[in-house]
Amino acid sequence: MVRLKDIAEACGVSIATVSRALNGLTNESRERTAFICRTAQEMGYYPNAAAKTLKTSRSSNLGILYEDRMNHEYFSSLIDDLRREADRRDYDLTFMGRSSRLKGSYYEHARQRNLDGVIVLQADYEDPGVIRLASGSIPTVIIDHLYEGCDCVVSDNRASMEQIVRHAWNRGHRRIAFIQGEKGAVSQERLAGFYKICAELGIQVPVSFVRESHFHNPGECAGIILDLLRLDSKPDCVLCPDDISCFGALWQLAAQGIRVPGDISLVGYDGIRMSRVMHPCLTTYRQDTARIAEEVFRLIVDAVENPDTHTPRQITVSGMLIEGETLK
Amino acid sequence: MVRLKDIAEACGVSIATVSRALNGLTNESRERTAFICRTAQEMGYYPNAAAKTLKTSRSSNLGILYEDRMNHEYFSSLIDDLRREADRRDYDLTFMGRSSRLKGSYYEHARQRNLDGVIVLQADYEDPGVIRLASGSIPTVIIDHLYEGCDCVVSDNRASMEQIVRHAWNRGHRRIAFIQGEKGAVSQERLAGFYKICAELGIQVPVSFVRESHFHNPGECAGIILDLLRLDSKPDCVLCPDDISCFGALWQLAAQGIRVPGDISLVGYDGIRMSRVMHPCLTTYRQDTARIAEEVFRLIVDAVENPDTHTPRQITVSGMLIEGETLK
DNA sequence: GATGCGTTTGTAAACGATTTCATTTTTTGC
DNA sequence: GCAAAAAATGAAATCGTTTACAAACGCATC
Repeated sequence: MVRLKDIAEACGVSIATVSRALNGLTNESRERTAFICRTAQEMGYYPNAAAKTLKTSRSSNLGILYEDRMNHEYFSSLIDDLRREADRRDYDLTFMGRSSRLKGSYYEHARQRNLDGVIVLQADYEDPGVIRLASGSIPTVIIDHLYEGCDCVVSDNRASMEQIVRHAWNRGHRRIAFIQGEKGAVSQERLAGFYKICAELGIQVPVSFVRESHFHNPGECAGIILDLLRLDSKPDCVLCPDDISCFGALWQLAAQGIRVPGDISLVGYDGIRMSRVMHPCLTTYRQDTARIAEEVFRLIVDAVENPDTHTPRQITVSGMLIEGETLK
Repeated sequence: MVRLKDIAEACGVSIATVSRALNGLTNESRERTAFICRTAQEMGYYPNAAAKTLKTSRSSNLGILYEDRMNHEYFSSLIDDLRREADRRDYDLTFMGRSSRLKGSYYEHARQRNLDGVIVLQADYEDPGVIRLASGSIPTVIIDHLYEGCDCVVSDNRASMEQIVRHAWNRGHRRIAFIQGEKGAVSQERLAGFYKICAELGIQVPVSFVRESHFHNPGECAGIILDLLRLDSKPDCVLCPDDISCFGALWQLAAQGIRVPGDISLVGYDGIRMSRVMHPCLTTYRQDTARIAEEVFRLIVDAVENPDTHTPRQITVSGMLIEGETLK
């Protein structure tokens, strides 16, 4: 492996000079600098990241905290987009979480690896380890959850419900049911948005029309749909917590001979790729993962590069309604 | 941040002693060793990975080479399972690929980061950078592609076709068409397996029954299905390259009023979660990503820990047929 | 009590980069 | 052509570990 020292010898200069030349810390126009760079190139030099990190305590490496299985296209899309951003800005991405040994010690893990920052994609937000991370001295950006005093990027759950309900209303729906995912910041926001727009439009929402399921649990959502259809006054449109749940509902309804959207309309959430390929394809709401990733990096890079002037911000990214065939 | 030096001072011993005590390189029963470990724990010591790596040139960090978007559940499942294995064995996982700056320089990237090894999930296998990786001195395991002299883990594409065709045959199908994905080792193996079992069972395969599409391209697959149905003698069963393509076909057929499996049977490949939730749910073949991840780590850990005695191996992992509702 | 052996400990040199500070070289102004 | 200012360079310290080697120690044996 080629070291700085080897290049120094080859060029007949000192190690310090080579280091400066390669890092552009001296007058670029000097022909000697150009010569050193060329020689380094020819010798196939790549700086040793460990040595660099040891000296500078910067690693150009960010952690991704993600505890669950990646059982959802929303997350894999997000990771793809984060990867693209990381690449553009010369950062590497390392997985954290799912770790028995370091469970709860995310902060220490990050310190140990000299991570420049951590992106929290999904985690147990009550976990002391996560809280320590969010309030500690390592640049951290939380996605889809709000922490006081920490950089956060969230999708606009509240406004999305407004778009969805308004669309259903335009199509003549007046009896709209809402199945939320498990309790948490996301569900809470969406529910608030749902109530708000219903109130605005003068849509009455019986208590029995708001139900609780879990995200990405098609079976549970399907069961709830059947429940809803047993009510004396049935809904004519049901908003599902996500596309996967919506698929479960579709499947169940098809099995019962109930037509969508003939007998009842359904709306998903997320706009995963699959939802475009199906028949009927879903009316749903797509999260803008590319924008989310962009904002995450804007924040984290600023926090890493300007630790003194950086102040935590909370950024909201909105998505868009996709018209499909499950809402008449 | 706590360093070895701090612990040494706190315990009144030398740095070397602390290092040895923490690494268990001395008689464990010594009470002093226990004392040092306890003190380190209390002081919240975590070793600095960069320093350790610099000295030992081992990083406990593996690269994942993956160029595409993670637009497929097969890959995200695989990554999940790799993550679980990595965790069990105290390795971290870092993304490589999708990188403009290092495009084609995977080997150098790995060297630069002192990666202990690289797992190639998916890549342009003709890329000189990938070839250099596979034939270079860094432990490398390739998934789903065979390289001479390199550790490889592949799913049993050939035998899977045997299971699928035999199943279709048992259900009375005699006119089976096969749509393959883009050319490459995987498609080649599957095609070979398809021809072999057809020959064994005495199934005639007209040239027009073997078609070429691309993986995960539902639209293209749908078009091909329509083509097939325009033939004078139509197939009664079509094997799709993957579940996503199969969804596309289903959608197209539904739009044309053709019933599945009433008018024609379809078979997918991969057994993604979604394929279980749909109506009709797919008859498909599930890859055993957990086993694949296990074998990958068995190989790579051996290569990392026993660089001298390790000899490259090629391991085949088989999956299982899942009966659904798209094959009568 | 000296000798020898085996174990435990400390000293110091790496690992490969960055960076401070002093020194040398070059440039500039007169 | 000379002094002063500016720029480029080199020597050496440093980051936090590991580890070869030497020194010190304990203990039994003679």
